[in-house]
Amino acid sequence: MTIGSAIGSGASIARDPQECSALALERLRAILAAPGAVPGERLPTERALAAQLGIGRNAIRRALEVLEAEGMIWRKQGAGTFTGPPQDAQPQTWETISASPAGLLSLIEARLALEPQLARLAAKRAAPEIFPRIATCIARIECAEDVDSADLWDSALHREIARGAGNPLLLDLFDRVNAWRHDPALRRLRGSVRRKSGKGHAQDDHRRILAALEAGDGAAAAQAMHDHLSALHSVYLTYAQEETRAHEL
Amino acid sequence: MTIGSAIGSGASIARDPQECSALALERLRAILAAPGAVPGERLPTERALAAQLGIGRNAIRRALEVLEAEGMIWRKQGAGTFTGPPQDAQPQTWETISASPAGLLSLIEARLALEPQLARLAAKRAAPEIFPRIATCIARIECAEDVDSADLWDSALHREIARGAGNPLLLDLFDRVNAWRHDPALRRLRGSVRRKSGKGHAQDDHRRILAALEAGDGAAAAQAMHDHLSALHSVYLTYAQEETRAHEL
DNA sequence: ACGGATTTGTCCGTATGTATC
DNA sequence: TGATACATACGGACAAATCCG
Repeated sequence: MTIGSAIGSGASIARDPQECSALALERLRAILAAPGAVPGERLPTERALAAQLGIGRNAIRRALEVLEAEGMIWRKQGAGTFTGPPQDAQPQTWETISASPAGLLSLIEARLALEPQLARLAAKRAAPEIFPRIATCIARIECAEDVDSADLWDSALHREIARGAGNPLLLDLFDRVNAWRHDPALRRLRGSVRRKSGKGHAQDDHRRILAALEAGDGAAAAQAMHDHLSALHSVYLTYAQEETRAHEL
Repeated sequence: MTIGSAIGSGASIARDPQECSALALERLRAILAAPGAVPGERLPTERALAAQLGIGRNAIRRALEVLEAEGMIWRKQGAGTFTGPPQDAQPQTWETISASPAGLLSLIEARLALEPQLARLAAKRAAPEIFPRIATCIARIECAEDVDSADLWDSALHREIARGAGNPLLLDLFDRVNAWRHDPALRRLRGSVRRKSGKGHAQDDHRRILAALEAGDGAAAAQAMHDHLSALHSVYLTYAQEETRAHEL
């Protein structure tokens, strides 16, 4: 923009970016994570990969170096590049665990990592017009008769907070977590948890969060959100333990 | 896995359960966020949406109800469903801001929200074999001569921690953030920041994080990661302020 | 100013799949 | 294991409100 920056970042970089071996790394990870990849298999040659991904060979090499350090692959001069060792603990894909109690725990853990931070940011910079919207969500949860509707409004409440954080990237992360949350298999699991352990007082938690947001108290909002999700976490944890015990019989 | 879970998740799911209005909400959000959507425009009728999305009208209606409460749309009996009011503050898309200092700040803020939590979890449950791998990353950053390589190893270090958290969902979130981080436009911006403000002592931070992880001290790991990213944050913040001041001249 | 057509709002019957006995 | 009861989704029918000719 300014003259200084125009000089600084000169016309040199503007070329087709391709500059980053990070892209190569990302693509290679995708290849390794693909279901078709058996451990021990030989990858294409570096030159073939470079051609296939449309990336320079030294970018490929840098990325392979990282993957080797991670233990995802090993290379031998003259022989080739190989996957393995036998994928440590088979990097569980989401579809694998979504239907199990472990999936439930992973999800709530992810929310526990993310949402208190969102609440903290929202308390600091949210526009006041979100407060009545959140209140509406609480009210709708209250008077919802079917579970689907209640879940939808709960989800809307949490998203309103995420939006209030004012960071489009974080909102995108939240939406991703939220999409997992609505995975059909997980919904069923949550249903059976709900059946066995009653509703809990999530609504009190919601009101506490709203109060903290209105007060603009970031720490309190984060804490309230943490407590809210933590309660869910413990419910799911005891459920998961019961399940595994039942399986051990 | 076990017999119990096989019974639980039976062969029944294969049908199209269509149970969730959450799916409808997701799709409708996508429609509303699409670039072609001008504020005030009329959406298709509920029945048309139901047919288009392959979801029951009831589910559509529930989703529309949420969107109406959010202020994204408004409905009038007999008239139809309309977008607007004029999109409050035009929900900035990532492409819009990625090339600006604001994008840099959003990114570091997202990392600041996520990565300390990852470090905390990793300290508690990471397998010890990640420690030498992290040490390798630190060493490679040390002796990297070009920026691309250093960035790659830095990214690998942070990813190793994310992987150590042992939650596939959180790892996915991290990878998403990491992909943003390697956005070409952002890389250019970071380059000019680096040029103006020197390297900083990121390596000391890295070693502090590693020490906390090895000690299994979750709080310390989170704090160290927070400090590490916070330092970056302040660097970018002053840069962003300088930029805007330069623009004001 | 009137009336037909269209759209949201509301309700109910049916079918399906889940969980319990 | 088989049968019953329950919850939920879907689709159609009708009412109310609006738009347009």
